Amino acid sequence: MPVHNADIAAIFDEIADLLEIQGANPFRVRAYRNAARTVGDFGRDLAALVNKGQALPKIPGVGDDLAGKIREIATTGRCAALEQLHKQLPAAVTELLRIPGLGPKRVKALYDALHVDTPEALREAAQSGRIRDLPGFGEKTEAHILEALKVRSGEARRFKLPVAAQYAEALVAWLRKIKGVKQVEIAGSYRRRKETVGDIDILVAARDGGPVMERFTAYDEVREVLAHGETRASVVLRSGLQVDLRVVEPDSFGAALHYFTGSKAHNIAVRKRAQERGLKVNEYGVFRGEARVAGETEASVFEAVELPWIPPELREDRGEIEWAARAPLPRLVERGDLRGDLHCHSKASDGSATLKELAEAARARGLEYLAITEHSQRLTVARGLDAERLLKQMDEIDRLNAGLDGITLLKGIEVDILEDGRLDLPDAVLGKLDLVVGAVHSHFELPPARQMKRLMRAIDHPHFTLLAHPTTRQLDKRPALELDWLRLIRHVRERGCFLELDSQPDRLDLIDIYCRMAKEEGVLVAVNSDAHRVEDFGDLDYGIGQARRGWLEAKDVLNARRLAQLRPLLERTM
DNA sequence: GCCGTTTTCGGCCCGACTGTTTTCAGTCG
Repeated sequence: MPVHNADIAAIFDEIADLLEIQGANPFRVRAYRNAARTVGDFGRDLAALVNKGQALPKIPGVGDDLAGKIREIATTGRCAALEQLHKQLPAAVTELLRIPGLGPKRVKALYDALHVDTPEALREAAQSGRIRDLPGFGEKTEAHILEALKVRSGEARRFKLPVAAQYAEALVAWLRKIKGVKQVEIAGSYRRRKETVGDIDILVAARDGGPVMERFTAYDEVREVLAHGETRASVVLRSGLQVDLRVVEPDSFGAALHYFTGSKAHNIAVRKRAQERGLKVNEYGVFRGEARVAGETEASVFEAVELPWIPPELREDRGEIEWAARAPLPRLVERGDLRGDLHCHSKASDGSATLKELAEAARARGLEYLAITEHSQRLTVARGLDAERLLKQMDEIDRLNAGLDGITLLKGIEVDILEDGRLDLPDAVLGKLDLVVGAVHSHFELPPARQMKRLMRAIDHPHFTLLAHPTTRQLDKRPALELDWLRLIRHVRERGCFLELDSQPDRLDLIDIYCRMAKEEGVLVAVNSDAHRVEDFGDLDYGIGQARRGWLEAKDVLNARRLAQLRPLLERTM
């Protein structure tokens, strides 16, 4: 069984859980959690490096001990330290930590006193009224546990950005109308443009929090009020989306916005940096002793810790603080930087618009060029084009371009990469196109080595231009392909090709960490809509969010170039 | 368990809300 970074991260997280339940040194627990996060985010397959006999790269938060455990897990798939812990505590107790309201202390108390080690045993104990008598527990806690067990199945889901946006933007508009409200912002992972969000964090600036809290908890989509204090409240909407609201004084808005935007790891790093300077950062401001030295704006908070303002998309503690401390941060790509779109579908395959409608919609969105890239013949469900239909479409594009003003259609194809790495149309036809977008739409389960060979061969094709939705992942549906991404990205560079970032909110593929890897390796990324309807060009906003999370600047983005600069790049010379 | 322009030991981020408590521990974000 191959060991993935996610597997190593899961083991470290489980060790952290078990240690926490045991009441171990909290900083030791944190060390495992930090390492789990860093390893899980790490772009290169650590087990593959180890098994090839290569040295582990330096990973922040991973010292000699954890590096040894990574090597052990990579080579054996097991971790003796974890197995040792399992001898002391059953593995299933960590499941209890996922139940809202239960933390390590209560889980330990339940296990020690009642031998509760599974959610089922917990339910049984609660139903028979044995929990209420434990020290520190009571009737309400027992009732909450039963309630939490009831909703637990299935509802701890994450929401994709456009779905979350619908609920959040409506609620924000409603909050803005409350008298005395100065400012409302959505913070949290939504503001960081993470591909999915677990909840929505809303921040309100107002002198008096009372009326805001009342209006918020009375919002007609609220199904349940989880907490309701003076300055803070949590609700669950009918959709199942949890919304946390926080009200602060206008003077503290910047500090609170920073605090609630996160990420948690970023905040910890910033507060640590403040501490090193004799400062304290909290959601009310930056303090030197009792005196507040910053907090009205986010920029003032960063300035107080001697940093420039860091865009929310970078705030993941993936090196942005160290970078910002010594050099200017990248000027991240913006939607307005995009000059064109290199991936869309018309009625000819599985889209719903005509070429002309697509062209006009793209132009209305400020684009100068649009590549038409239908599916190829193998994808029969999408009415993929064979050579004959494609040649006809190319003629149609020529005729259309003659009459179009302000936008140019490019001739392309989203050609299937077949199981063996060949492309699904004859070379002679592919050679006539402006660009060839290659994509995997089948055989996702090939062994990694064969999958790799398949993609390398496709990229080797002399007409290949751009690898579409490279990992093929679909949120909630299909995992990313398991590949040696560094090697693949270098191959793409050697062949003079490019990678796509597909902006569909279900895909957002290329993933942020590989965007950054592509940038570091000098491979340009095309942020494309993969539009099937004219409205889909709006998805480019989501693609830009992901590109920004991947540190991309306009210069790193293929379709941020004007058509005249793009054309020579599409000519394969290798 | 990690880490070092206060280095190899002694630190390690901060506050609100809830429930079970008479002053605070546990959980959460």
